[in-house]
Amino acid sequence: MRQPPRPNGYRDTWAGDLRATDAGRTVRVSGWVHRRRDHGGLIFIDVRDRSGIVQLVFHPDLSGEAFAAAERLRSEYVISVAGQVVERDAQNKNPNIPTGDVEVSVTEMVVLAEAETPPFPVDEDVEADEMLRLKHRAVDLRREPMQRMLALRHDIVKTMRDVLDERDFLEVETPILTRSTPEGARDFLVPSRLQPGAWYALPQSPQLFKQLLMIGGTERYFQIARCFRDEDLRGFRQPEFTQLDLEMSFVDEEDVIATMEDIMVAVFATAGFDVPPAPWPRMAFADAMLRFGSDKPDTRFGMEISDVGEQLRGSDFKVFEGVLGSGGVIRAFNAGQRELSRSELDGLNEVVQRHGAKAVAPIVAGSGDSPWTGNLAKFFSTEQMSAVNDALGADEGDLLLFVADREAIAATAIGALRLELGERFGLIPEGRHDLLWMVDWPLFEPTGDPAHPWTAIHHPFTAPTGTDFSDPGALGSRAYDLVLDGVEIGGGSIRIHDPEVQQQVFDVLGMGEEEARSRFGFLLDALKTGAPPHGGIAMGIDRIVAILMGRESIRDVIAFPKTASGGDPLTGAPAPVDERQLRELYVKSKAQPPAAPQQD
RNA sequence: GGGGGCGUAGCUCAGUUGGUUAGAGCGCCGGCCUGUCACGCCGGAGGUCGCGGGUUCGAGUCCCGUCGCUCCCGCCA
Repeated sequence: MRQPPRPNGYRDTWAGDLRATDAGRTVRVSGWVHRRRDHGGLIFIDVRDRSGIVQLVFHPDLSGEAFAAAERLRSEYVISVAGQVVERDAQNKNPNIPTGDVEVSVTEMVVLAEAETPPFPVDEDVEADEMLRLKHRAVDLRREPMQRMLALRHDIVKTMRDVLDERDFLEVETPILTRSTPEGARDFLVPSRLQPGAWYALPQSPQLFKQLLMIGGTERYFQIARCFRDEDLRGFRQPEFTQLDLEMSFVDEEDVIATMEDIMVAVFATAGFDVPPAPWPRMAFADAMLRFGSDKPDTRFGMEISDVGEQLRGSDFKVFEGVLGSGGVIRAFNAGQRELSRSELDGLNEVVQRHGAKAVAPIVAGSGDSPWTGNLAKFFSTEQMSAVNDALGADEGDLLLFVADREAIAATAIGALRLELGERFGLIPEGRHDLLWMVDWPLFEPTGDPAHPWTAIHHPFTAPTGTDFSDPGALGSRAYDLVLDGVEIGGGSIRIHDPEVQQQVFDVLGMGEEEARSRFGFLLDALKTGAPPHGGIAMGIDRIVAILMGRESIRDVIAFPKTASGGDPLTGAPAPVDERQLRELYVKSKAQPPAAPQQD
């Protein structure tokens, strides 16, 4: 918005761009009535367009007509005014706004639209209920933070496009109406009218299409891709979301990671977001699960977790012995000099219980002959306690927190506890941002279901690090995730380009040749036509913008988001449809659920 | 699917142990006001306390159900 608008009957100047150097100009501006200050014999109106706000002043002796009309103005009326830019007297300047040195002395005004009293004030710092804001999104979007969000989102996407364009990536669109592949998340389905009983699915990602583009010789593809997943929502999860999706041929992990680092460095620079210089550190999955209890570790603060099972093996404490005896683990971290009340300690139990663990064992480090204080000390030898203190770097008075359970549970439960306390103790330094690549993922993880004992950790098209499929659990994957401040903002992998390897993966997943053919035959066929080695990555644009703006929900950075129950308060979607529509689609209508009492 | 929090005026909220006619600020409406910029002053209107049921002499307050919003677990290859 640096160029002035093309002059027309509505305006020739952006309201927010007027400065003292414009004094004397006759201008025409249009916008919304932001605020009115009616002094009886003199009326001030702040008019707002996307560029900002400028003060209009209506003198009765300058134009009685405009003055009379200005008396009737109300908040959010849409007006167009003509007048002279006047530099204000020194004592009347407003240093709080960029246009505060001037005002427009109005000689002519047209009311383009009247407005009902807005449901909430169009102020920067409004704290209106989110439901209300979503219902009246057109009003909400007028607020300056929302305008800033839309602009930042635009700038970020433009930066991504610019960097990729310089590197000969082609932006290609892939289908929104596609085939259901019931791996992974639940699909949104769309009934076919032309083929009764058949259904399209909305894509969870353009994964298979971008691989086909590589086999098709596109070499370098990207897309700002809308993706759909019919799963429960969260602050950082919406049923439809936007990814920067890209794929490259004849590359390995280092090529994809380096490309993405170049893109993201440019993105962070665009947003003025201060991050450590690339290349960013790598962390192995196993390392992250042990030290941080998470596959998206927040490394901005310490309190790292240690395994203390070996130090404590053979104690008289039945709880720990039972866990160790059944192959479980004991994990602990040093929370430092903290005194927690009984009820605060109970609160910690709630945190780990959410993740399936039974309890936290809190211990306060002592000194000398009494390495631990409290009633658990009697179960352990001095050597055991000292060894744990050494492992945790414990000084006298430090609070040590232990969780013992099956490894998967203990790791994530104590990881959640670490995060909770890190936040509660204010350990995350203001302004610090950490980026890291999660690497060395396993290819499969056990499901516990004998019918389908393995599931792909990333997705079934991720290339394995080895060729021996006899022990699927031992295979690594050529996958990588980018983690920013403890949030997964993107992930990708080198893909399988050998049809036989692809079939081996399907076999491990319990998908026989016949089933694989019927579901992914088009991919297997294409792989047999000469597939280049290829790989790629997808970045969550909503999450990136949210973190860059310091928001805790991606709803804040999506123009028209959905609520936690998947509804859109603006349009009322999802909504019932006519019987006739259902008949056309050969969808059998069901009785509507009983009408719920409406809230309003 | 499970668990926690919230729901009072247009908005943001207060409302004591269950007790008379449910309050405040902002906004809105009317009046006054020629240098304000969160203008000021005076006056006024505005409530199905989300909805339904129960306990009670009496419910915004307690209980049950329900709807909505929200956070977490499950889920999200």
